[in-house]
Amino acid sequence: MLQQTTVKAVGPYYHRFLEKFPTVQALAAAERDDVLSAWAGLGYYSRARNLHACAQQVVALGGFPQDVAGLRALPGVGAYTAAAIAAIAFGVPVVPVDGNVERITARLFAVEEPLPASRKTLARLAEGLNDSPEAQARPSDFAQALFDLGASLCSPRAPACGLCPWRESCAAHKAGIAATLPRKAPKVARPVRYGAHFLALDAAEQILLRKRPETGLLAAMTELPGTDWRADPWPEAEALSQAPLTADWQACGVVRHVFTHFTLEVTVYAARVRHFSNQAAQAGFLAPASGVGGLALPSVMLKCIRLGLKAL
DNA sequence: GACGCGTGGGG
DNA sequence: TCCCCAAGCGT
Repeated sequence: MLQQTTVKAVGPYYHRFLEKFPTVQALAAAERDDVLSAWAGLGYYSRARNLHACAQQVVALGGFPQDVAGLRALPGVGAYTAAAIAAIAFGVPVVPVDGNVERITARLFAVEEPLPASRKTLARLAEGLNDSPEAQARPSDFAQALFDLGASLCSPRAPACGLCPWRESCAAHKAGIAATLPRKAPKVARPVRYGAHFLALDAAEQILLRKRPETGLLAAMTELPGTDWRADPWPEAEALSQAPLTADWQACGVVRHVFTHFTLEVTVYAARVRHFSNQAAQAGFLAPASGVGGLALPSVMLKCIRLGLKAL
């Protein structure tokens, strides 16, 4: 959960998740849709699919691998996570290199080459950070101390070098460039894409939903029926031609949502219907408008549903 | 190595 | 409002 996600955002999800899936066996035995719904809102949903597959693999293996190579072979476990688990759970003296450790290392050694080109160099330099007997003796504490140093003192914008225990040996501090490291390659502009989604509410207060494809963006998550997300806006008539059913559609506003690599603007159309025809219902599935909480709805769709319901 | 993959908070 | 960033991974 903590991959690219803040501790604060993860907290409630983590506790709910462990309550629902208390053991690796319970997680392995769970339905994938239940895992996805427990993850809904947290983002990067491949993590949920990988974690589920990972649990099944661990159960099949009869337990957790306890070395870096074995952990690295599990779904969703890359170089960082393998090292973190090995150090924290199994006491293997390795240094997990996450964003914090990259930043600390770039400053300690004044690495001026920008990320991501410098990644290999930083990883190699970070390997030696635990050279001391004290660090070797306490791999878990050393890893977590590095994270905390990065999160508190050696922070991205305004590092508190005056309070840093490694101040004396920090090349970037000595050169007066700590706050400018690590350098990063320029970002590419984030394009805007446009879509339209449809919220239909029947007399029994049910809404029509459907499941997204198994691969790609928001894979296997739930959504309102709608158009593709494309570079050009959808004129109303063209959008309505793709509505899941004929109804008195009302445009009720635009949801703006930022993804990693594009911004999405969704025009939400809403309508009341007496009942869903079999044909309409066959295109997806029905769910009570009030009980949307247990579904695998990404945040962008939650926003669309709220906007649509407010207009009805 | 580059790109696809979410979301929310802070400055 | 906009940009940056967060205990990265898989293809």
